[in-house]
Amino acid sequence: MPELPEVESIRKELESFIVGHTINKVKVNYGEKITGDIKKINGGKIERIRRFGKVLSIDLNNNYSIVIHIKLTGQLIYKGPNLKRRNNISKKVVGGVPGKHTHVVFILDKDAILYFNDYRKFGWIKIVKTNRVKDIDFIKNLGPEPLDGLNFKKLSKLAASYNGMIKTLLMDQTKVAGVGNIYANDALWLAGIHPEAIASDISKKKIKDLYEAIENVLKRSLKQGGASELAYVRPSGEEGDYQDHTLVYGRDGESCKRHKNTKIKKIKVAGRGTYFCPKCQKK
DNA sequence: CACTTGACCTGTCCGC
DNA sequence: TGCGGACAGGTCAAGT
Repeated sequence: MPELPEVESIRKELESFIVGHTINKVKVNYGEKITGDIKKINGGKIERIRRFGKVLSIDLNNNYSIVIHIKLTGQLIYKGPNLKRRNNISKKVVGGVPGKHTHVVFILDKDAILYFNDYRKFGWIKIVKTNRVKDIDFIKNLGPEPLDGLNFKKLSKLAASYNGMIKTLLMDQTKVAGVGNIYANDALWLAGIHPEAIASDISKKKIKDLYEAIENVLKRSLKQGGASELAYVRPSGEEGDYQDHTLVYGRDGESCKRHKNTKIKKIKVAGRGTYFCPKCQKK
């Protein structure tokens, strides 16, 4: 769920909230998914927030970085100055802030606090030297980023050399960075490609449509602040809106937006809920 | 090597 | 109302 638009939305808010703050103290309630020496970040001043695919790197001025993958249910929630919330804090903040799923509390200067919640404990945090962030296996192995590096030619090459299903390719972070289940579903519908189509069999024309569809759905979601499907909220505690504007994701039983008389079908592809229109997405 | 499947977790929702 | 079970989806290790 937290895919490129969600993580990018978090990155942007974090940038406005915590850059310039110094980390005074770190409290760890659950540290099994933390690697590296968390003490190294004490006293560090936050200089910038970067994103690599679905991973964030909070870079400090003491040459250390806090690299975070929130996976499915991780939440980074801010409390402190500059926080202007248009809506109430989301009910998706399970257990409260802080609460029973708060694994780490970053206590910053100027009365600011950043909480890391993760009720399913899938997320991880790595403390590494800033110049080694790109050496983290997950980041090192990422494929090109849509909206920044990926283009039709590269996608075409990837597809031609992959004999599995196109949806699996899209969700493989080593092939394309940042796309997950929601946007893979929506992009394939927009391009009119069956999720189980074999990637190497798809025509160039269709791959071009797909490339454009990926950009389209990601950009639309970025404008909406991401999709709050499972546990995603922004550091302000607010939800995104894309979940109300998905093209097919989560819409099984509803009419296809292109074919009023055809209903969106739900199947499983690579163990994930997969939604498509049987009429405009043929194998 | 290339690709697929199931495990990791826990809250939520559905049906009986 | 209560309860068991299916389900949610991002990786990653294990399996084919």
